Amino acid sequence: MALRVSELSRRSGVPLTTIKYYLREGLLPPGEARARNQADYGADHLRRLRLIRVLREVGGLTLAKVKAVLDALDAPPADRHLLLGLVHQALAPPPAPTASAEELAAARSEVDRLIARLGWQVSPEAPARTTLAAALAALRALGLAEGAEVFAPYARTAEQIAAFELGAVAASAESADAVELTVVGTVVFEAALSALRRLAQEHHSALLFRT
Amino acid sequence: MALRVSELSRRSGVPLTTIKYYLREGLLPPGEARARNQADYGADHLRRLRLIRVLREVGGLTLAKVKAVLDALDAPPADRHLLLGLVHQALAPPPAPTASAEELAAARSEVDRLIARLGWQVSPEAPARTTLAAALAALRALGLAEGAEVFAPYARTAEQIAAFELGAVAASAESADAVELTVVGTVVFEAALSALRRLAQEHHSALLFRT
DNA sequence: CGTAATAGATAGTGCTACTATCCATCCTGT
DNA sequence: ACAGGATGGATAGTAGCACTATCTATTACG
Repeated sequence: MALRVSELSRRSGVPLTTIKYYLREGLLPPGEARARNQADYGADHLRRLRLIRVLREVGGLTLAKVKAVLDALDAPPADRHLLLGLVHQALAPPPAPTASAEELAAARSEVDRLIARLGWQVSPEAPARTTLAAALAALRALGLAEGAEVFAPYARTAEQIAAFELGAVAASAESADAVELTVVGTVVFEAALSALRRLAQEHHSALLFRT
Repeated sequence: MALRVSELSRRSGVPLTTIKYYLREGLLPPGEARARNQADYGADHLRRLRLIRVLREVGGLTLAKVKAVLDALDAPPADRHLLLGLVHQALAPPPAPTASAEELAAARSEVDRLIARLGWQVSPEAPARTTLAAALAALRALGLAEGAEVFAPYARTAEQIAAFELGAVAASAESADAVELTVVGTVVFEAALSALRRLAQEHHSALLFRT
């Protein structure tokens, strides 16, 4: 399966100039050079392009994050636990210094205590700790929450989902698919879960508030 | 509590020029004019500013979406079910025509069937339907899923969360707080849930894959 | 052998969310 | 009373992102 760039563009639906841009940015590996102005691309290029598009448009990632994720994919640490850590690192939102440093630090230590209370084994550097602390600080600033215990119900359901998901990943073969499933799953199922949450909210809202 | 704009800036941590910008964009209502170049701002302005910042930096919303959400807040439909619909509408991601139209349509009707099977009462125009369909189409394009049944476990946990959340909203007083809780809750707890999911994933990953 | 495609390079575009300046007021402290 | 500084209003500029357009020197292909 040797594709020219125009074929690649047609099949993926990605404009040719955009493919060139992705090549420049190192998101897409170069094709096999046949001559100074001719190169062959393969099925892996097509797949990679689709992956980029999914991460961008379904996952809403910036190209920088897509690149970080792909880099983690290309240098698989052979240990799935490390891979997941890398992916989470790559997906971490850039820190936004909204709340004052003290409020954030207080929220952070409360989040840390919550995680300890849940008995979760999580690296102290996990970026999600900071994300959660920012959420807590925001709720506090608006007077909509006191402490980290507001998150307890969410933590329980998150644990259910994660247990299910990690089971699925463990069940999948030790193939490249498992690696991709880790990446795509983290991103796409997050979007799916958010959508499902909204749908379920609307359902329960109808039950409660609709005459 | 009458604040000058410089005080507002100092207390909220938002630069003065940015406050002016928000005023121009209609995100922040103008203060009470005292003279041609003097106006008083109140506690509500401070709160509104904090709200904008939280939606932007914790929720990751664009200013356009923040405005849409605030507009929904300012014109409360008196019916909480309608309000939630408005907020969901405002938060809907702009449609990205990634997948081919047929694939998307197929995914969409499968999603619709899933929702019907779950017995959820959801408006046919709910934007989350489209979001979920896009996620399914993406998984299909990458060969990582067959049908909408992959979402079933997520749907169950989403329903748990939503039931809890709507219960909390119903329990809160019929005050302005309840309205804000609807808005902020939708956005901030989504971020929190994502963070908790990642933390739980890391925990279970450690249990499964860590020697 | 002429037309079309390609690789590689440079520059430009549209959008978002600010940020910087300017100016004509107007308040405040002395 | 008046200098100095803040304020409202307006205009223009900036930085980052994700492309998009154009140009040139090849090279493939019918």
